[in-house]
Amino acid sequence: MATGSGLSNNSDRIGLFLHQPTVIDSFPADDSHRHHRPPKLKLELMKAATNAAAMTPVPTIQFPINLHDQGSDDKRMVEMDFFAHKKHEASNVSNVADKKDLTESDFHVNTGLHLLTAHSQSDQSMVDDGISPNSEDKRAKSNELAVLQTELERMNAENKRLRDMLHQITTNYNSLHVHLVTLIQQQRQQHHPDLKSDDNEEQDHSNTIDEKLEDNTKKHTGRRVPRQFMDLGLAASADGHSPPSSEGSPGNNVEGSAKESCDRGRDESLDNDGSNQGGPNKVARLSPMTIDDESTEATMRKARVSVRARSEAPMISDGCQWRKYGQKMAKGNPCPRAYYRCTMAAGCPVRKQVQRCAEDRTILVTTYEGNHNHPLPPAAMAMASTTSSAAQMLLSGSMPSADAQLMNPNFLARSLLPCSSSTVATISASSPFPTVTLDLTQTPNPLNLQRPPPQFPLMPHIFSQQHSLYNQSKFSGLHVPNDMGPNTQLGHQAQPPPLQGTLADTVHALTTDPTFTAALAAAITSLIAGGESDPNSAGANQPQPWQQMHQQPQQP
DNA sequence: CGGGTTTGACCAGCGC
DNA sequence: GCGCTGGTCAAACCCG
Repeated sequence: MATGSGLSNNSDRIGLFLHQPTVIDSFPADDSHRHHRPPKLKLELMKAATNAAAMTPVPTIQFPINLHDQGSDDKRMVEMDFFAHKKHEASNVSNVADKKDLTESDFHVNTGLHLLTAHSQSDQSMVDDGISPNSEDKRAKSNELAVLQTELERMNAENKRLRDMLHQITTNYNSLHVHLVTLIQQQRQQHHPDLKSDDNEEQDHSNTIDEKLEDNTKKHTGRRVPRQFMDLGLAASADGHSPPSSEGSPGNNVEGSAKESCDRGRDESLDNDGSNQGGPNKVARLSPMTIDDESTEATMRKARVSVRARSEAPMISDGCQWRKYGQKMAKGNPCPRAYYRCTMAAGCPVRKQVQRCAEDRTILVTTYEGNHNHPLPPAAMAMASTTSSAAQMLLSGSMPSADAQLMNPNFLARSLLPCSSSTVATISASSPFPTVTLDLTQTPNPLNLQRPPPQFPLMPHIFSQQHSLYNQSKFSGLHVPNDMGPNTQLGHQAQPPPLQGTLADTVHALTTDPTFTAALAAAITSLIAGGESDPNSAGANQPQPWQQMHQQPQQP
């Protein structure tokens, strides 16, 4: 992409104090308790804090931004010049204090904290050496501490201000993006009213939008603004509804954009009620999803997430227990479709369908529907999080079909599977239910997916940990570990979907959640490993659907 | 005997 | 209204 060339320099540093999280917030926001503490105790606390801080890694602040929709360099980590910023800030502090030389290590985690601890250690050393500071020294130290505390508060305030600024920038960017897309869409419809959806065209169009947006951003701001999954702004405006102008854009169907091989078979296999034969009114059936709780629940039940994976295993092992309740021959596919219901809890509404791709039977298509209403073992939580998050991404924007068509599938893939640059996500607008298809078969080296990769790009150890936990529990304790808690229960009924926020917010929350990405890694790893890897998973000791499929008479 | 699978029947939605 | 298709049910069957 031409646009990325000028912006892809990772050495560019943004002098913005972005992305609050651990670095700044590691220092207690509420430091009121310090104000009333005796100095001695305060010093001890500071010393303890120093020790704790010394064990904290150097804070290279990074956050993922989705710079482009194409190419391998689309996801970059922008390093914030934390040191430069904080050192500048603290230099003032050091001038006020005792002109102590500051190195970058002094800004280890919490600049103010380290400055304080430097003094506290100094005080402590004086005490240890048997030197009794006189009252004047004490008073001076107290003054210094007060100054430093004031400075800390000022820094915290500035941090908050910068965060608000970032939020404002993000919001502006989002609205600008929506506006631009709307204009481009209108222009496109004027010039090519009968333009049919095409794979390359759709991607080129998205790229064009992105390029224009980047140019626009550069033009107006003079610097690069992180695109934190703003692409979904295409699908949702600030109030969570789609831009009106994007409605009724026939021919912009993302469906089928992923790839052509097996597309027919996939569509037929996933559009369960033969909706492919359907006409335009299928799309109309999807349109406006209103955000009321009732319909939300119903829609969540209907939202589907398909996972296409190349696997010889009869069924991907997702850690759940499934009971087969039916099998049908689907039209256009000689391989029967098996219907499974989650049996980990009575009344769990989750179901899944397993079917081989008609044109490439090495591809296994698993379609999940619904959300678990019970705790999950870690191994199952991985896939459940993936699918429910994907479903939520699809639904939380409350996008009508036209907006779904606007959504860049590659962006979605990258949002859901940030570790895989070759994964393709497809949103089916022609299906009676909104369906996200995560295509894991698109890889430069398909063999990599047939065997578990030696090291998965995203924290493969998570899976092994979960797998180990899962083996230990053997379903005895299905409680979700606390650290895997609500974030990985996204979409489960215990936590209502964040329908009130914008889709971009939802996606941001999902994709910046470390447990979410960890769960993704685990899900994909287990998926890739297939049924051959997890002897404890449900279905491993059962007659396998693929074997059963072959037992069925084949359609002529 | 309990839990899972198989399989024919039934129902609903949709197109013609 | 009829036929087609997807989805589900439930009785029969299988298996450890």
